[in-house]
Amino acid sequence: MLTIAQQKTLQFIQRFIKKNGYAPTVAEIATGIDIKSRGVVHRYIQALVAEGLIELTPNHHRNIRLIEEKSSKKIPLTGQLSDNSLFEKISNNQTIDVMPWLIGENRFALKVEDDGMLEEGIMRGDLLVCEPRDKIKDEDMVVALIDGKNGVLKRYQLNKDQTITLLPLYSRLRPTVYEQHRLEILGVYVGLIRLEK
Amino acid sequence: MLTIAQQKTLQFIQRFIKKNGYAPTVAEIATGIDIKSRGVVHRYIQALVAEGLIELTPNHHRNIRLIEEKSSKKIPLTGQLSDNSLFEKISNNQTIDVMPWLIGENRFALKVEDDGMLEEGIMRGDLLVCEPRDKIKDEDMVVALIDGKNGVLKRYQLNKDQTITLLPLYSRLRPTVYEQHRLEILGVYVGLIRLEK
DNA sequence: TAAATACGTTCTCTATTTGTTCTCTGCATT
DNA sequence: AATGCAGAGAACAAATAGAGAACGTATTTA
Repeated sequence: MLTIAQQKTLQFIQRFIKKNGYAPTVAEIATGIDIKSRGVVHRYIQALVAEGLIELTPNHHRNIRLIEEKSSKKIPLTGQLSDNSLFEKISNNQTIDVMPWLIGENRFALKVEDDGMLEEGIMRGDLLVCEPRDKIKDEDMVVALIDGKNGVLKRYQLNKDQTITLLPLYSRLRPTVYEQHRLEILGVYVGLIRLEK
Repeated sequence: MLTIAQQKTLQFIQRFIKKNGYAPTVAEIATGIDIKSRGVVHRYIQALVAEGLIELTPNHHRNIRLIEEKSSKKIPLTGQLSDNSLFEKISNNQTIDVMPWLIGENRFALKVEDDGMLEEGIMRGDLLVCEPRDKIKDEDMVVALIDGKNGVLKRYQLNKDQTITLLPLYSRLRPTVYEQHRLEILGVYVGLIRLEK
């Protein structure tokens, strides 16, 4: 069980490493969490080690390493995706734990609610992790909402006449062409999570 | 574990080689990272050699070579996985580009060569990214080699009598129990890559 | 080909940074 | 009164960063 100061320490370390690519020194942590004594910070670090959240390499500077599995984060679960029924937004602030490599700014997850994409290796119950993006490039895999109703994961392609072709990902299903106004691109596909039942 | 100065040195070397096609001299590195002593640079170079990031050919000028696998976004493709045919090692140093979040120390990829795990959502052609690990925990998803022949992706469980049960990942297939000596755990499952065809 | 220079390498020396350990002081809760 | 947390700050050994000299071998130049 972490104290508040220890949590602040951990968060600072995580942000620092994410930003700089290397770990902070004890002194940097101290100024970062607004404390003057390095000794105090060192105590917090020891607590984090005891909790298994970080590891230290002895006799090195900037020797803190994060234990990834422990500090896994959450992203919001915002909707249910389905090829043949209505897209449904989930509003109850549900979140899911994801592996650290799927974490990213503003990312969210959508739950697949039918087997409509089974041929493409996407099963009912899978969670699609997406990232909202301003400009979609050709060949991007996107989660698109058709007429505000049916959500699908397809490959995006902008045609010369400004219509959009949605291609199936892997299988030999037919591509479909849509007018731009019929589509809402919810986000770019980042990864797939298959939860244990 | 690299210090900041060592990281700067490595980055300079990488950029220099990318730009010029040949390695920098010690003096060029020195001015590049803004220090005056060649001896100091040489220490940093030795550290990079110790980390396996670069190699030196003795008695030559501009004698630094980058070890690619270590410093790029590639991981080696080391084998072909199959449920009903022989496991096959790939030895030709092939590498694959992977998303940054799949990169990790010593990780490697195995190609799935049949549809034996289709029920579990793993298709022929998928690449399984794995990480070798010393101690496997119960419930870990592992790539296991049975009798040195058949490779499978299963969930690991150590029984009280020291046998090992391999559980299917998601579907309702039967679990199988093995004596420890029949199994070789190639690595822990990290992620799945489905390449476009 | 011989001399001059460039280069990698080894060594010593100095200064600063950094992790770590200790002790001491408030302060709140029990 | 006792305990535990938060914090300050001193002290120390080791790690890190850097300068610079010296030397033998490559490479280039005259």
